[in-house]
Amino acid sequence: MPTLSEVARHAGVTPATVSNVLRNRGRVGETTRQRVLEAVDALGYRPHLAARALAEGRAPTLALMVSSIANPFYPEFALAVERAARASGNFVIICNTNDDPATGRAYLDQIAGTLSEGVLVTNANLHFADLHVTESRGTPVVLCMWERPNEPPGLPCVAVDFRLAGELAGKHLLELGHRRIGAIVGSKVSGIHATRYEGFVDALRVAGVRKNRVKHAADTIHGGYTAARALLEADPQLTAIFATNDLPALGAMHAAADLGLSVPTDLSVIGITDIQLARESRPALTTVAVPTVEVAGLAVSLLRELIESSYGHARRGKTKVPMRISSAPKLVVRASTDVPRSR
Amino acid sequence: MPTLSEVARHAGVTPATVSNVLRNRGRVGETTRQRVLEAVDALGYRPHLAARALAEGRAPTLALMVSSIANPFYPEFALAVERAARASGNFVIICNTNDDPATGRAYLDQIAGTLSEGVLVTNANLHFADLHVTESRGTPVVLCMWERPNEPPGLPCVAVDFRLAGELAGKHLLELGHRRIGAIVGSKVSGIHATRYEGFVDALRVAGVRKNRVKHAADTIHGGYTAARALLEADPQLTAIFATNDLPALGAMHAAADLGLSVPTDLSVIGITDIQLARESRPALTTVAVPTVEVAGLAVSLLRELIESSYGHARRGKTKVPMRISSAPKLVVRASTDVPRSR
DNA sequence: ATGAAAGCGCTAACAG
DNA sequence: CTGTTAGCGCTTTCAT
Repeated sequence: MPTLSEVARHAGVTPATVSNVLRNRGRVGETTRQRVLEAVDALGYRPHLAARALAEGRAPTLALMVSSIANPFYPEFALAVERAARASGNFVIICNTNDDPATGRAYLDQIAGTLSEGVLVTNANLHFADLHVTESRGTPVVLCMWERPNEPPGLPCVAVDFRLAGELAGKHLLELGHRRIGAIVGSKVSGIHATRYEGFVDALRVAGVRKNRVKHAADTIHGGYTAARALLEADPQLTAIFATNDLPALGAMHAAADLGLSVPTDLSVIGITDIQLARESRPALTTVAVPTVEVAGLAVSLLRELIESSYGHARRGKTKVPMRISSAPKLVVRASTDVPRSR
Repeated sequence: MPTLSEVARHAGVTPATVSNVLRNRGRVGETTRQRVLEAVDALGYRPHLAARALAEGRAPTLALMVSSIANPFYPEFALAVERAARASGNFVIICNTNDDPATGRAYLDQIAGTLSEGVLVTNANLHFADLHVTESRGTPVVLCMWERPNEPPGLPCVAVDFRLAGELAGKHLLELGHRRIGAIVGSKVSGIHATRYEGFVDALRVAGVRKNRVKHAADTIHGGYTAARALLEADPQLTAIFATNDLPALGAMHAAADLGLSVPTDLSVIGITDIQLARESRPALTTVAVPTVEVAGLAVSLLRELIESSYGHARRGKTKVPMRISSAPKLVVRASTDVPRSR
């Protein structure tokens, strides 16, 4: 691969001039400018990103921490992140923590500040302490989907009002006339879906519906399947099921099918997020959509701001921890919910 | 972030010595060794990956080109690639080409050799010419899922016998007694699924089944849905549908449902690949499994070999283009296929 | 066994 | 406008 100095030699100038031309740093004569440009593509020169980053004192990528890219929500988010990152000149490295804090820490230790100039964190089951460490070493961190806008996490974040999401789901079911509703709380491990469930419960309370059955489950189709079966067996009178995420909601639909219940006639099902599969399931899943693309954009731009303001240092001056709030989740009515069948 | 020389100063030695300690390059006294190690964790030193790569004359990551990480097969593959890459000391950058050759080229131009020391290519709709360019510039490229072991692509690759996959699918349907079978060929754009279809047709021919209906479609659930409807409307007597990929097969199941046909009683459906969704659909999809994890491992190790042998140069010496062959695809019978209902 | 020095490819003052 | 110089953080001969 040709280097800057080779190009310089070829054009009969110095490396500095070539660099100036390439970065449009003005102060370059038009004729040399041309000569340099010719040399550049005569040799097929391409800047060495790692070298450039080193010279500029920054790292060449952004890191995206996810628990597992195989969980269908993350690819969609990752795609949005990659687009936003690329628009601002960064490449992104995907770090699968596999829900293991130690793996997450290993990633952070290795790449934060050396390969990545910033870290984006989704629900990857990381210890906050580890995140604070990398932040204190000067690499900005932003949490991508903080669930409680009213309780800042002490780390820069973009917040999504997930309590509202739960509430909207609950209201939708109530408005259809459901009174006997089961709930599946996904994310058994992290407990992070609690807020969504609270919103749902609030909606019921306001409507004067006292009690509902809850079941915790893994945040997977299978987890939802198992939980839904348990729920339905414990109370065959249930007319609707709310799940804190689309995957378990999809599982609930499968469970219904296996129990001979048809959705939405015999059972309504609603989820949260609006992943692609929600649109593609049969029947299509009613859900509360989270603005994924917007969140990714906000996260990347917040991260870039922190990087450019060398947040790590500013932080010591007691700067407030920044938080961006995404637009509100929105109900998307599809085919999995309907009025309860009178029985 | 502390640097090597700071550690050196702290330990009262020179950077060279620290480097030697860290890389176990022998020739270091035990006492200094200890002192260095202490300094390292007193300061919390971590090597600067970009700087190290630069000094070593290599790039710090591997690039994985995919058309879109949102297509459910890729995340699974990406996860496997990441694991293999990490095991051999690399991080991976995901490059979504969005099926646009220009985007792919832009990625290759920017990162090949400067940020990535090797490139892994899935069906990302890249021009081979572009790949040859990056290869000729010294960055090894390997194709991850070459479909025709007997027709080497002129680029290093790991091949999967997809013709056989199609054949196995066809045979399975035939053995169940199906004679009137529709086929959906996904990947309309790249035409890359032709081989799979050929295998299927071969199986029919051998069995003396002359004709079958084919429909081309996008490699998506929706594409399969549309194609299946068209197929079923054109020939309501069809008792089975073969799709060249799981996603369209899943779509075919939806189509069947919407037409009031139950799977597998009224219609059998089979796909190829065995993505996670195939296990999670209702009914679970019968499919021909491709050894994804194995392929990812082979691809990464082949790529590493090429990198270490500086393949780019060797190549000029007319070296044979290497190809690895994965183990054979295997039929996985689930619930979407059965004997045809006599009607 | 350790140190000195050069250099990876690039950028960024500062001179001229 | 262009060149000179230094240096990013690390590795790697080559001396000592």
